[in-house]
Amino acid sequence: MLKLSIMAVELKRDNVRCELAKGDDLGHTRCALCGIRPYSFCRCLNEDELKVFSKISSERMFSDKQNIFLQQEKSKNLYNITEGNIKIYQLLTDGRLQIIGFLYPGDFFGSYRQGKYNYSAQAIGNVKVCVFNETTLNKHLEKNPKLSRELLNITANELTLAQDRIRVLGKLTATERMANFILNISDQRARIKWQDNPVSLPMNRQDIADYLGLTIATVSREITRLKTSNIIKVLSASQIYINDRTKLSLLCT
Amino acid sequence: MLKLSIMAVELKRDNVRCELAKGDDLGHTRCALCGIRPYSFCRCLNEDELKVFSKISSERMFSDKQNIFLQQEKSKNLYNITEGNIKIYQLLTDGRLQIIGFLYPGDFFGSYRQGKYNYSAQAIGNVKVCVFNETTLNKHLEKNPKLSRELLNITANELTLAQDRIRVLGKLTATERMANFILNISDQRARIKWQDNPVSLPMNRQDIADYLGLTIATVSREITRLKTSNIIKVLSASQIYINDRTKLSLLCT
DNA sequence: TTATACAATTGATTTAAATCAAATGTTCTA
DNA sequence: TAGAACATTTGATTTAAATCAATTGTATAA
Repeated sequence: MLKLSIMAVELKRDNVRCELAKGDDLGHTRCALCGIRPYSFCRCLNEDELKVFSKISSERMFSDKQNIFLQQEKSKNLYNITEGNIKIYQLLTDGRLQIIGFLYPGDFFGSYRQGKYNYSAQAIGNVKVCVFNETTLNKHLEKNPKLSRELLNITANELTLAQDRIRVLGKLTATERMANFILNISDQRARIKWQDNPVSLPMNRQDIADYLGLTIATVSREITRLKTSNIIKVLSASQIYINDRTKLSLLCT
Repeated sequence: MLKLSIMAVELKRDNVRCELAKGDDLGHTRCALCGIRPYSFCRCLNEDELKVFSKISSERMFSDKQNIFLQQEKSKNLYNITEGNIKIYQLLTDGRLQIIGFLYPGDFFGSYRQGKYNYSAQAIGNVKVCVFNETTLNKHLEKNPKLSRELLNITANELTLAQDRIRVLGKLTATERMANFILNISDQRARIKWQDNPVSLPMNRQDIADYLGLTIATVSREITRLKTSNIIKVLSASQIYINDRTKLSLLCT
């Protein structure tokens, strides 16, 4: 018991170190030239275009629970996360809420074409985003095939993830969903060069429930179950250490 | 009882008329120049490109339950449906199956970039598809911003639909899913200029269940419930007449 | 037409997850 | 440092949908 608690502190400190280091490590999502704009985008631009983009894209900050936009609003911007996490969600008329996705630094959200936003976006903790005006972006897309192609790749990746989520929500049990969720978060963190074990969950239990199509009670019970079977250690409510990745993978079918 | 049965015959005949007419009406998804290639694509091409596309794109036919490709396969083609319906699905290791989507004429599926297919695709009834080779298509995408943009629009639409399905599978009850499903099919048919009431369901109950994350028993019971409350008439297993669209909409939340 | 195979419906029962509610843990403020 | 406010866990019970199983309906072929 004591040993675990000491371990938790060590891991936590290690995690903090990693989280601090991550700022420096965000180069792969930020453009080396401008600092705030995403690299994948800037890579597609020539110098003149880059100048225009320096004008049309700007950085904005949001704090916990602040909405970046709402579903019914006329769409105006495409966003790229440079720091923090956001959740995108849809609200039903009776107040039920479905979280479509949790997004990480480097992820895009919003819209690049006229219409309404397809979901609402809300900050989880402090967030920095890079904003691209829809209209201006569109002018560039028409002329610049590299940029179109880049955005096409981004959208296609999102589609793959969405289709994966359809499988999870349509067929998996609560246990399987939870296992899948923890592994996904770990993989996601590895992808952006963050410490992938233990994983910190920036969202609360209600968010996890709304994401997995479950209730907080079930989410809590499933975490307890994984803990009891020694597959994970719960360092704190928001810090999960994966003890046995193989067993966790087996639970995802 | 007798009256309903006569009505059913009339509606059926009317439906057949409409289904026959649809063949002529497919112009909006087919290119006026080539007949088999999708219009939206060809609209983006100049004459030279169109010639190349005439070489790289070809029409293929599939019959009921034939697989067009499987999930684990190395991706080779992007497909466009010119006739019939297909289902795209993911298979779990233990045999559970989740249908990601039912596709209609005009819809695209498959892949346009190297990798593996993200789902399997199977014909529902007789199907004609227009095939685009991935590699060749990619060469054009790099040069032709209109084409990239068109494919971007197509992919973005698919993403919107997928995110909608996440909401349905995550939060809606069986009744709501069923109501949503029938309305969606009706809207989808309207979109491609087919008769939107009654709607014919090309897929069987098992497919509907695997699409909605339910079982055939539940699907059947929900249909019976909608029938009993006079919201729909069940003309045959695969022919649903929407009696009260307003009530059906209200059930979708 | 009748037999056969298959698809869909319906009934009885079970079960996984929801709901309701209390207890425990954590964080923030005065 | 207490205590208020909130988040999480856990327990007891209910419920929506699954499961299991039988029946009915609908095509297809002999």
